[in-house]
Amino acid sequence: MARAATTSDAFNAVAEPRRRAILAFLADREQPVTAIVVALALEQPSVSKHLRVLRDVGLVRMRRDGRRKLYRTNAAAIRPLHEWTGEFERFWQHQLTKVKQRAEAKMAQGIETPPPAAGSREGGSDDE
Amino acid sequence: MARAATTSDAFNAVAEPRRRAILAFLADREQPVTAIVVALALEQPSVSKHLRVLRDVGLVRMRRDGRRKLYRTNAAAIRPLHEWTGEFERFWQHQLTKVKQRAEAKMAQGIETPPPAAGSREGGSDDE
DNA sequence: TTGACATATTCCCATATGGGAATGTAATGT
DNA sequence: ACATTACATTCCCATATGGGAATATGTCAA
Repeated sequence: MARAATTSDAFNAVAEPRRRAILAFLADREQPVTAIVVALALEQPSVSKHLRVLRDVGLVRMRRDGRRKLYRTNAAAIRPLHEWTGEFERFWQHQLTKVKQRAEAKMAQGIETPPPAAGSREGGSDDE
Repeated sequence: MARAATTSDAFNAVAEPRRRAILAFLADREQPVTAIVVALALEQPSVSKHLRVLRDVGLVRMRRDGRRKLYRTNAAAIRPLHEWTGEFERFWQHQLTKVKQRAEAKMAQGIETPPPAAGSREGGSDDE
């Protein structure tokens, strides 16, 4: 198999940059498809397809208005994503304090010891 | 073309359920690959591949420990996602109040009018 | 009904994945 | 040096997309 279908959940749906742009565009006001096409400079079929995905996962709502269809972001459907990412908040706060502490320690150390040689490593995101 | 490469950004990386599971598992403690394999009941090569993707977008950090490699979630890299989703917070709050108001209005109305027939629609996530 | 709008779908195609199996590689023990 | 442990990569393959072009569908105006 390959990746789970895009239409299966909001995480997949927002993985697409254009879909995120559409969600942002429709966040505060209803807009017909054409407005999205113009505003984001995308092809109309492309927008329709993205809207289809977004609707399937409940990220946007639609209502007919004459010959047009007005779409609007259903912000509530984004909430679970916000909550999932929020689970990590305390960790990045920890990391920030640690970084700060390291910086301070280094600062203090730098007063006595000259800075290390150029090739010194730091972060750890290395290979092999 | 197809979708942008998974390795291009955190949004794509977290679109995978297993990768989210790995991030959660590595959030509070460093763990060797084998621990992930056991804990999440995945194939080792599969875990390595997911870790590769996560590392490429900076969502996890790695450090060698003898013959093992210890991975840990880099929570800071998740922060942008939290912030993006947070942009919609005020909107879903609006919606919640609206839903509440609708519910109350309906309640009040229900006192005078009997409930509608069984096939009645509500949300608006319809077709055509 | 015919024609113009506004959208949605379908076709075809190149590419991105992810899984499974097999294999490569680094580090440690003897 | 050799076997073992712990991971990473590569190959092959089925499937999921997304874009572009063409076409279908739905709605309103004459």
